[in-house]
Amino acid sequence: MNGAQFHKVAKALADPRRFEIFETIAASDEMCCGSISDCFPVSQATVSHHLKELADAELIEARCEGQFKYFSVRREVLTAYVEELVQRINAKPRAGVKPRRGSKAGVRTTTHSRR
Amino acid sequence: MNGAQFHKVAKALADPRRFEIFETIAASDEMCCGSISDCFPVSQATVSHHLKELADAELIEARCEGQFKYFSVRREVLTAYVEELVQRINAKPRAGVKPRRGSKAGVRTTTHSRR
DNA sequence: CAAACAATTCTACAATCATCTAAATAAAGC
DNA sequence: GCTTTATTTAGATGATTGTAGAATTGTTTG
Repeated sequence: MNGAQFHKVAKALADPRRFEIFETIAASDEMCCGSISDCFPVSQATVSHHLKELADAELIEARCEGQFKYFSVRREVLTAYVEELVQRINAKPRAGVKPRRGSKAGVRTTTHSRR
Repeated sequence: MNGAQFHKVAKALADPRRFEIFETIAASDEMCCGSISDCFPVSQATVSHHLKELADAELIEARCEGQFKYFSVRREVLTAYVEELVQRINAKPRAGVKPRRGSKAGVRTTTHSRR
């Protein structure tokens, strides 16, 4: 999983409503936009927007069947995200870095400015 | 891990810069605010803000030593988050729900309004 | 074809948030 | 006590984003 996808997933999981939607799809086999929006006090347009974000992060995929679009969870993508997350953080630290014990570390009289 | 904490963690991990900061702390044993802000083109105040978010999510903790504050990763919290995430999503679905095959599912002539 | 239904796109708005500068708080050393 | 350094807080701003309503596209079925 590349860095861009990694951040898309993190972002997609960050909004409470969107995560609820994600959970709801996961609890069922597959669901269409309308039945999802029945579960929440938000408009169908909002649900559609969240579904797009989730699909963009590849956390869900869609199967078209006539006028319906059935969404389902891509569990392997969530698993890949989780594995990368744990690997990036829980990997053994190169211990003993603990800096700033006499290092002037640059003058920095004024604070930064770039964005 | 309760729901509020769960969402705080998800949110804390969602911002790219904040995640980089988190990764940087994880790569070292512990780091103080100043040496972290040396690694990124943002002001120390911004770093302090991100550290507060991470600490609020309990993803990091601080150890005070004189005028310095050393931050370190709470790996067990990240692990708890990951486990809950996987459990909430990857738990076996109660298969066969697939609704909307003739259900009128409420009239909903107008779209929703509550937030 | 026309009407009804499903989903998305467009546009707009309010809220959130990442970021900055400046000021305040706190500790160390002279 | 004063100065220097480390960090946090306060206030402001620009960007992002969650949301709704309207318009649009696409599909099914009288």
